[in-house]
Amino acid sequence: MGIPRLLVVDDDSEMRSMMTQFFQQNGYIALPASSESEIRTHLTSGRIDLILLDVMLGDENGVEICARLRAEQDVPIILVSALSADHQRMAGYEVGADDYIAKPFNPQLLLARVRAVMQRAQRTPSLAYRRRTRTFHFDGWVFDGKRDEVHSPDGYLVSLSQRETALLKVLLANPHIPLTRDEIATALDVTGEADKPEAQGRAIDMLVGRLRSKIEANPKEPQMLRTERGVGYIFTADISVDEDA
Amino acid sequence: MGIPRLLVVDDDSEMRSMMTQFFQQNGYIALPASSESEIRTHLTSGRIDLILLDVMLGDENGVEICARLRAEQDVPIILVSALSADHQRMAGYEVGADDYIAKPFNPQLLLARVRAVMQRAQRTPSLAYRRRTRTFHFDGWVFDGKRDEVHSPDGYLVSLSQRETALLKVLLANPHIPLTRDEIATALDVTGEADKPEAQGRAIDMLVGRLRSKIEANPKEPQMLRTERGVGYIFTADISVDEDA
DNA sequence: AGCCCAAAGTAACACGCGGTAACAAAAGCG
DNA sequence: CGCTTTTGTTACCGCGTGTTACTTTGGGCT
Repeated sequence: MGIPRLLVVDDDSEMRSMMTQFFQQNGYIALPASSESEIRTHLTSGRIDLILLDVMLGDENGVEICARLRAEQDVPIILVSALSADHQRMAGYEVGADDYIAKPFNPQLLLARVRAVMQRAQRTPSLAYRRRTRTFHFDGWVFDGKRDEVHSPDGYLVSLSQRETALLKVLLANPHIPLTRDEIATALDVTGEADKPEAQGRAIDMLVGRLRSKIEANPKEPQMLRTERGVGYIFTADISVDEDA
Repeated sequence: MGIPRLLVVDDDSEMRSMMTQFFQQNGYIALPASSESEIRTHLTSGRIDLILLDVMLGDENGVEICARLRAEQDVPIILVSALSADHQRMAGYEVGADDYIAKPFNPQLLLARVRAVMQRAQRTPSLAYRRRTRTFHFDGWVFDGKRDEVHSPDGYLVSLSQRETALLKVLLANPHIPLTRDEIATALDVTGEADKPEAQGRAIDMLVGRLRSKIEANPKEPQMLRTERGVGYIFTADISVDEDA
């Protein structure tokens, strides 16, 4: 596939050049754009592997642009927003963005996200936002994805709550990537697996703890669902995925 | 089939004429309408191939109109809404719309959607089509649709009440789609299977519980008629339909 | 080393949703 | 008209989930 080609869309020219430079230093080809028409020009004139799309684009709206693009094309899109806790975040996912990141962001985290989204897009070329049910295998565990339960390595059936299932899906979708609490909360709200409007406080910690108590052999010393102090949580395991139709 | 005939329903007269003109320029016959009664007049007085239905219709609600129409007719419906990320999006699908598009929309995209929906309607029977068919098979059960009874997988005859029958029909017409209580209530009131004016309180929960006790092997752990916490109910089963003339 | 403090674990509680039993009202039916 | 059947309402309870508060952990100080 060659060198990945990114399209960086932002109306602030300083931000735009900063980001393109950053990505080029990290081995990507990064092209700048500032409007929907420019995006379309790039899409028709050359290959684009991923679009980083700012939500606030002056008079244009990134979320709506994302929706339009997605209705026509299958190109992966990551929405970028300065508004951290706004409701457009949800709209972004509904509208088909593959991921969502808030400004200001940790550069390394952004890189990880870009890598993750592109890998995912390669594995499953279908529309990213369609709810896919797949079967995951990790460290001897088997997770159906359609049911709120996991099969343990020693053959027992462990039932999960809806929210625990949702969390597990988020983790399996982002293996080896540190996820902040905000990101987890956002993903949970958005995937439709859960319905709480705004996750606050220590809800995520509790959720993690409860999931650990179910799927970690020794919850006190978690092997898969580890915590990254000061950052969030990271899921480390050998994961394989069955696509079931 | 001749020239496709569309019905454009919107309460904003400017929007209405803009859309009808647009479609007529693109080779369609487009008729304007602004209320449920006007829709019905058109449906009875002449062929309509597709309805473009605005969600916000002043005091009327496009989603509910869609539900009512769908309970009676098989005409393809595309819901149009100005609210981009609202929850009615889901409600629209649940209620049986063939597609959903947000205002403001790309005209070319709208045309593409219209074409796609009409092709699909020609190829595959829509949800509403199922509603009119006679005999359903699901997970070994057989439901005649004309009678208030179901044949269990092991050959017993289980009799249902009118309301339970109505609920089962609604569920079978919307498999694998979460239905809110409101939507179920609306559908029950509307389909003529029942005639209660306003469903309130926990009537739907009771109804679901009673149906479960009759058709679920283990009502405590329902396999088919599952609940989606905070949302409503969802029917999951492999359903096939016999159509007896 | 020991100390300090912020971050994470977690027990206990609170709260809301959904299941359901029991009752009440309404509709059939003789 | 009473009796049965269906349908809706109320009340109670359990469970899932978020919050609070306390405890534990760990990393950076002197």
